Amino acid sequence: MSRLAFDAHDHHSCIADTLDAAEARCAKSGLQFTPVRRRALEILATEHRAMGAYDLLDHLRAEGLGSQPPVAYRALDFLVKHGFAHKIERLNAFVACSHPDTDHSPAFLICRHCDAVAEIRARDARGLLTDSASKAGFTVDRAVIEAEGTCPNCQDGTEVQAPA
Amino acid sequence: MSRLAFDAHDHHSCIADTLDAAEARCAKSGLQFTPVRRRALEILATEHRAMGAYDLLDHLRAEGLGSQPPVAYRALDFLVKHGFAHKIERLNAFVACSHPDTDHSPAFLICRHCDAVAEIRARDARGLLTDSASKAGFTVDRAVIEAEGTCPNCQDGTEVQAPA
DNA sequence: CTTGATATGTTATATTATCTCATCTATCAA
DNA sequence: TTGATAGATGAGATAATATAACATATCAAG
Repeated sequence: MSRLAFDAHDHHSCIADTLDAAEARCAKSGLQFTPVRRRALEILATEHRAMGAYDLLDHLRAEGLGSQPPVAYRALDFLVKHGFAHKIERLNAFVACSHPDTDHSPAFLICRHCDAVAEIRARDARGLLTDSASKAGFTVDRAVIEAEGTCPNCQDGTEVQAPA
Repeated sequence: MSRLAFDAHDHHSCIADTLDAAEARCAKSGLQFTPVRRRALEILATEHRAMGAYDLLDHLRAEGLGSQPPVAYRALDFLVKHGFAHKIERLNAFVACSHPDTDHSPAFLICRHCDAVAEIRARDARGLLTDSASKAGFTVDRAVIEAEGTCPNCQDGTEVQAPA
């Protein structure tokens, strides 16, 4: 398994939780959790990193789940729209949501060395942003908060390089 | 003049200030403020909105300052690298910096209705982000902070639509 | 003058994202 | 059961954004 989020964790149950939560919420909200959508989320959760739409498409294509870009983009649109995945604007890439069960204002830590992406909660930072925006008369619908830097695993001299 | 930042202001001196500041800092730091770079910044400052690289290229091309994408991207790389302009990741677009004289951690307010983009200072929000990142052992080099929403001029019923 | 560093010109191509139109499927009302 | 509707998928084409690669030019330092 390559490029986990920063901390070691039980990745099997992490994937299962993500899918279960999505399944449950789709059932509850009358959303169609179709095979492509389900598999797209499963791939994102399994890879546990930011994937480009075409990366995802490669996986889907290999499994006969669609071969053209719109297939991937539609699945991603669905996942992002309903909060099962997020888009990392800085990377033009997508990650499975780490907190699928809750309403949340996500922020991301992007490691420049190993490409790992971790999702953190940004409630306070978003609050400040919303406050200073509202002083300017601006209403915030969505906040993109992404930090680029160095993750704990790459702090040491022996920095992990992204695979070729 | 279309799509200013939210507040009315003396746009002439705003452009002049931007160019003067850039010129001064280039002189001081031994950077080459070449015609393409200067004109690129002037265009960004004049338009006073987020422009795509190809938008900028159209302007440059019309003036005989280069006709191929790398010309625009190189100029933008230079401007962004030295803080004279910023990239809005959410839009894959670029704006002239509004605070060229100071070191700053910028955040952006992006209006969904009229496409105006305002730059605000994000020192506090960035601070919070850096704090919570460092608790995770993550070192922040750069923070992308962009809010999407509705600007004061578009709050009223008669919302300004982006030009066709 | 020549060397090295930086900048520009140009062609081609890579990467990311959307449009369009046809078809299919699920749901629901009549 | 049928038909209507909305949502989802398939497939081809193309748009929009960004970079690679290589040649040439410019300029300051030695």
